[in-house]
Formats: sequence, structure tokens, C-alpha cells
Amino acid sequence: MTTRTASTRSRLSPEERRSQLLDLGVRLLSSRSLDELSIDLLAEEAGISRGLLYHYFGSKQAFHEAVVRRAADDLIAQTAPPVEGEPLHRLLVSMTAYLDYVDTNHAGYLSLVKAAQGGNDTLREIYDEARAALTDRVFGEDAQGQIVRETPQTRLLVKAWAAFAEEVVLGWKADPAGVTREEVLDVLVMSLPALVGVLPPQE
Amino acid sequence: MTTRTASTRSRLSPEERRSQLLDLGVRLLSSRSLDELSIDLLAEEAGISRGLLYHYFGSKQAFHEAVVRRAADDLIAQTAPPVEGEPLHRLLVSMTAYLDYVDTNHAGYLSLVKAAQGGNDTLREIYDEARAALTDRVFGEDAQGQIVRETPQTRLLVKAWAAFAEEVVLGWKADPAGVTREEVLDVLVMSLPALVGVLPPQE
DNA sequence: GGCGTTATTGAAAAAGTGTCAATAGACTGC
DNA sequence: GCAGTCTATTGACACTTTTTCAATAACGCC
Repeated sequence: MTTRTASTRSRLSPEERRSQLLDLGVRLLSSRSLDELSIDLLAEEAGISRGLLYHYFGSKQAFHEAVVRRAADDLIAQTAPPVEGEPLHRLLVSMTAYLDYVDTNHAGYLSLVKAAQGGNDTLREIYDEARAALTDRVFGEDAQGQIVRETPQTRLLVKAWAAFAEEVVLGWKADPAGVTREEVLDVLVMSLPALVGVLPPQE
Repeated sequence: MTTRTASTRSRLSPEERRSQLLDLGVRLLSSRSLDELSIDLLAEEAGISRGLLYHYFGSKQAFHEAVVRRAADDLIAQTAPPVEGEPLHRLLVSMTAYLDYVDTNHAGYLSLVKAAQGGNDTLREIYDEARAALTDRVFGEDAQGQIVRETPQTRLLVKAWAAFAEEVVLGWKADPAGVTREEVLDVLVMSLPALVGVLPPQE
């Protein structure tokens, strides 16, 4: 006797099925790497045949990319809405949205982050795109509202700050003991100007 | 006709063979991910049979872990020697050693970093251990020579600072345009006190 | 130069990925 | 209700890669 109660096959609309498989993929890939996840297991969890996964995604690799893209799109959608106001306030709003996202979509965020490193260029690209949604706004288009002026030095620094922010949030989620949410937000926001401050002033 | 010139099998001591395979693994895994590296290729490059790899490491996964552990040990050995002097000077020496290491062992460092994220808990653990070798020294044992007093907040912050430092170095190696080595070192060293400064003073 | 130890091999089993013609839900018009 | 059509879904099969293990052959020792 298997886990499935329904002995009959279920026929969903392509959109529903695709969505179901992506959701499942996000969940499963947050705790395993791709090669630790067999199509067999995935198919069984979804209650479908192996063949159907290939019908929808073509290959295991392509499935992975679709899963990561789904996670990235979620992140971008929930953190990207433009914000008015002072630079530091905008940064606070942005970081709050980011923290909220990771709070409610921990699995999705993990599968995104994990995919980015071990993976190929396509995966890395998707990840960079998502990261840009968080960091782009610190480089203002005009000279007025920007937090950081764009130079080779600051570009490197801001990219590294994003890695810092990611580690703060994931580290806190993994072990929140002794640190409040407000302290985390404070560090996320104030760290950027503090880091920019270590660069020699550029004119 | 294969690549091998010697038609006869060569018999090495277990230590030599193991070491040879690990070195080769570090090199090959710096440009591919684990599932892009077949045992076939590895065995051919090493001039051995597939079976021998299993004799030494048991499984592909275990081989990967051994490779990552080797890379981590290298990093620890070359950056860990304790240093005398002022806290900030010790930090400078430490960061210089780190930068030097990544400079001369770029491939090995990449395979370490890439493995840690994409992978399972064991891999992550090995990586954390290596990172600790770089960051532990910022927490002094006595109240005198320390840079940072250890609290839940600073522990989280220093861990994230390590991620920041890693991204700075790897980002710079990937695209050094417009940024000097001295600027990188300066950022690596000064960023830590700058970040600690954003925390409210604890008494 | 024979002998024992054990590093090493190669063939065959197991596991996993990808393919495709055949099957069967669900809707449509009658 | 019922037959017919469309297409989502399956399952068996081909292929690739990993893993196992009994047999083989280097090397050191006497």
C-alpha cells in the first residue's frame, strides 16, 4: 500500500500541474542538493509518474532552473516595489521587506541561495537578478537621493554587503537566540553606510 | 591509444594514492560541479580504474567530502598561525594571509566555497570550520587584546563579516578592474571595526 | 628467484536519467 | 446519458553513470 489514497490518475490543467511541481521542487530543494533529489522521489511525492516531469520540464537540470526562477520571482515580487522618501528610510523599507520575505518563505529562499553557488551560469544569473532587486536601489540614478556613488570600489563593496546581509538573515533564522528582530534590521540598515565609510572619500 | 604512456599498472602507497586523488579532485572540482564530474573522467585523468576510487573513498559523495576537507585543511594551515601584536595588526596579517591564499590557491578555494553552499550538512560543517579559522582570532581570550567582545550579536555579525570578506576577495579576483590590492586589504581590515561600530555599545 | 601481502583492475549489477507510443480523464455536442 | 475528441498522463524501454566484488598483478621480503 503506497501513500496515495487515490488509485486513479488525476488530470490537472497544465498551469496547476506545473505550479504544483514547482512548489514541491522549492520545498524539496531547500534541504537537498539537486543530485541528492532523484526524479523517482520527486515523482512519488507529487503522486505522478517520472515521465510527466519530463513532459513539463524536459530535463532535471531545466526543472531545477524553473524552481530557482520561481523562487527568485517570488523574492523580487515581494521586495521590489519602489519606495518613496529618504535614502536611509528607503533602505529600511527594503530590508524590512527582505527580512519578511525570508521569514515567510524560508524554504524558497534557501533553495535559491543554495542553487546559486554550486550551480551553472544560468542559475547564478537568476540569483544575481534577484539580488539586484535588493541592492540596485542603493545606487541612486540622480546625485540627490543616492546612498552610494557608483565606482569600482563601491560596486564591489555593495555586492559584498549583500552577502553580509544574506548571512545575517540566514544566520539569525538558523539561531535567533539572543538577538531581536529590531537588532537585525538595525544591523542590516546601518551596516551599509558604515561600510561605505571605510572607503576613502572619492571626489 | 589512450593518454597513458605507461601500459602497466602502477602501485603506490595508500597515502600517496589518496593524496594524488585528492589533489586531482581539488583541481577538477574547481571548474565543475560534482555531478558534472564523472568517475570515468576522474579515473582516466588519474590513470587508474574506477574501482580504485571506490576502494579509497567508498562513494562519489564521500570523495567529494574528502576533497573539500583537504581544501579546508590547506586554508586553515596557511592562514591559522597565531600572530603577536596589536589586534588591528593581527587582523591585517590574518587578512593578508587569507588574500595570499586565495591568490595562489584560487581553484582550491573555489571548490571549497562552491561545495559548501550547494551541499549537504557535512560539507557545510567542513566549510564553517575553515571559516572559523579566519574569524576566531577576532574574539580575544582575554579582555585586553580582543577586537570584539563575544555576544550573540557580535557572533552573528562576525560570521556575516566573513561572508562579506569572502565576497570582496572573490569579487575582486573575478574582476580586479579599478581596485588595487591595497584597497582590498584596507576594506577587509577596516570593515570589521566599522561593522562592530553599528552595534549599540554593550556593557 | 619464489612467496605473501595488498593495491589495483574489469566485468557485471544497481541506480538513475531520459524517450515515446499507448492509455485514459474530462469536456463537448447531441 | 452517450459517443467522440483532445491531451494530460502513464509505463515500459533504452541509455548513462555509479557501485560492487572476485580475480589479478605489482612490490617488498626472505
